Amino acid sequence: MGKILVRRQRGKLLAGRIVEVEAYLGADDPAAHSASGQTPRNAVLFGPPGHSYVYFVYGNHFCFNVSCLPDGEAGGVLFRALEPVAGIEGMAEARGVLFNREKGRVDLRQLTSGPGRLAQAFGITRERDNDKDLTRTRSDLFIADDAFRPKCIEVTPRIGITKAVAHPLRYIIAGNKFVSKP
DNA sequence: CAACCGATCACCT
DNA sequence: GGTGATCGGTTGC
Repeated sequence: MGKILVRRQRGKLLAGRIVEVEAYLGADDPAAHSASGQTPRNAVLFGPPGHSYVYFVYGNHFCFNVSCLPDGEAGGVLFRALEPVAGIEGMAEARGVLFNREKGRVDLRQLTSGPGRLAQAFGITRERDNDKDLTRTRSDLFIADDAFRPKCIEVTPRIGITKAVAHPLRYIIAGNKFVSKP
């Protein structure tokens, strides 16, 4: 939380601060993709930590996760919202330039607030980005640290799931405008 | 090989 | 605040 997701593409830089995530555990978490054992789809979750796990949902969207826990132990964190930091223009283009109707300019909240949105804004697909080492800062997709530290983190139940609904595993930077919902 | 079911979003009211 | 679009991965026959 508070670190920066960075994408390098076509000589440009996209960057967004991580302001909302959800934790997904291993075999004990029925809402996690790893719950029913390892498959080709979810294999990254069982591998070493710090690797990207990208999957396709609802026939429309990609979701972006980072594997956690030691090699052999399943676990991951879903990125649910970013605060745009750099490359706004590139994100808007990838998202189809979403204007705020009243103000007549790009609505920043429409760029990266929501897991499907942030994946689209950063051009993240499973084919291109699954299983990348996100600690490699020479990569075209990685996580950076600019020493920003959130003052207060709030915890809530996870969104959009039907199993293990009650677990408090969604984390948001308190008061941040770019979280998908309070 | 067919059926089922989403870790969602956009658009409408 | 409600709802339709849309399709890959998994499971079960």
